[in-house]
Amino acid sequence: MTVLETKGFLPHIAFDSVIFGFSKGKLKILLMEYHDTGWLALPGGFVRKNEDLDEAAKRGLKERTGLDNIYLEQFYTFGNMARFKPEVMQTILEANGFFLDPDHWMLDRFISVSYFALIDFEKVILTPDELSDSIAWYEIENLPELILDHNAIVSKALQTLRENLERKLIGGNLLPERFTMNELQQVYEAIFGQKLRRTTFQRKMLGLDILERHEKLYTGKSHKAPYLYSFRKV
Amino acid sequence: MTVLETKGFLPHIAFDSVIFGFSKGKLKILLMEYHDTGWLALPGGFVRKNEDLDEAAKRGLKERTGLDNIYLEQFYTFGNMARFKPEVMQTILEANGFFLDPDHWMLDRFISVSYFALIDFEKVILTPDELSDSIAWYEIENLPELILDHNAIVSKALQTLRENLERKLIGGNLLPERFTMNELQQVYEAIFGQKLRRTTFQRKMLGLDILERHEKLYTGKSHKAPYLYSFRKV
DNA sequence: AATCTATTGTTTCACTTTGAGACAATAATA
DNA sequence: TATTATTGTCTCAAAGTGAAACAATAGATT
Repeated sequence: MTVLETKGFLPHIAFDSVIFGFSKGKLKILLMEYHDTGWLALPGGFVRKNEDLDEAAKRGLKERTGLDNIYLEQFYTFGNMARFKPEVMQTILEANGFFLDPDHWMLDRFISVSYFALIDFEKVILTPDELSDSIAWYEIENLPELILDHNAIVSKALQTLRENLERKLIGGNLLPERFTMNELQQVYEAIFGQKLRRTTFQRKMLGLDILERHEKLYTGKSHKAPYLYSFRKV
Repeated sequence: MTVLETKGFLPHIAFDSVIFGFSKGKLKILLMEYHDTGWLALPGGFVRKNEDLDEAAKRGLKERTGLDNIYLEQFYTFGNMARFKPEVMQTILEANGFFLDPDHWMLDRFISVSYFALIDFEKVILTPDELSDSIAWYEIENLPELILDHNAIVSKALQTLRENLERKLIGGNLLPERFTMNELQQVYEAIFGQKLRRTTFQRKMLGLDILERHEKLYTGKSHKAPYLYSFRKV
């Protein structure tokens, strides 16, 4: 068991990732389900002693999704005492057959440096970690209860995403390289949780001068075919 | 020496605060100067083992400025390996007559959870810590070189402040309870680093419906007296 | 008391952006 | 050829913004 064998991690410091994906018109995030307990949690991990904090988060993302070169943004560090519940980690570990000293570093207090990632849903190859039965997508608008303060972490991630979406124009990271205007609009609608006006959205997006127009997409449907767009490379 | 006597801190975790004040038309921050070395750094500290992360930052702020109930916002956590330079802390400590084991927790790697604060310049009572000669105001537009990555921390703080200023309407925290429209405009100009149009600024601010108008301020100058305003309490 | 100066609060007007809808284009079907 | 569903563009009114003009006024000057 890698996590328990290795002593090369910084104590007290963890990271958690809110990994957003978009599929079938819905915004979703990845959650891990731990063995037996049925508990759900954000994917996360620890920081190696000689590793940049950001590198640790990238490594964790790579391990769970197989993806490199992802849009990843650190948004908050959670450090309340209320999140210190050693019995939670202890239960998770015991369900996997690990019985630790009460003063083992993994049972001590942690602060969580939290990141959110925006990924292309289709490109992910999901891989659970050693303590989990599964890793799977959950709709953001219908999330189950998560361990510790992970629900609060998701809320803050979504809030930050909403605040940054139009300023940083990062919505395209949830779509494939090429997409229709309607798909892009659906991403925005899923993130903001409300319908947007089609013509206004199109005018605004085209006016930003960040999209490149490509060939039309013929889907076989009996109506005008939409153009495909991509975000202009800087 | 409190810091060295106490073992009750979390290792590897520090906080740093970019404390903004406004005076004579300039945006300023507080910097500590360490004994002998002449090195300058952001005020900061460590987190007690049974203390909320945010509480630690508030405590640090209180210790240096005497102020409670301050606008304080966590904006980023710095955790690169590049910021791990034990010889810096060692030099600072030795200049104060402390000679530590190389494996002392204060000489180990730290990540810095960083906050910025907005305070009323006039209300501050400055108090250096045990390792510092002085704590003093420095103009943001003419900052000296700071230790480690503290210049980068200030940059990110200022960037976050600029991004949040109009959305969160927090500029008033840099002024006394009551202020003139011109003073508020000067705060905005200092933060954005550019002149704003007087009439547009006034119209926008009044249109936001967040200001309460009070009596006029007669300064003795020979021109129309401006109204005093305060931010409407929620 | 009348005039002057500096600054403030408000209004005006052109210009731009936005909300809401109309209209024209078109890919496949009937 | 007409129909349907959807897309891309245009129109027009409403709202917001930049730039400047105008009016008010506290104290100084005459």
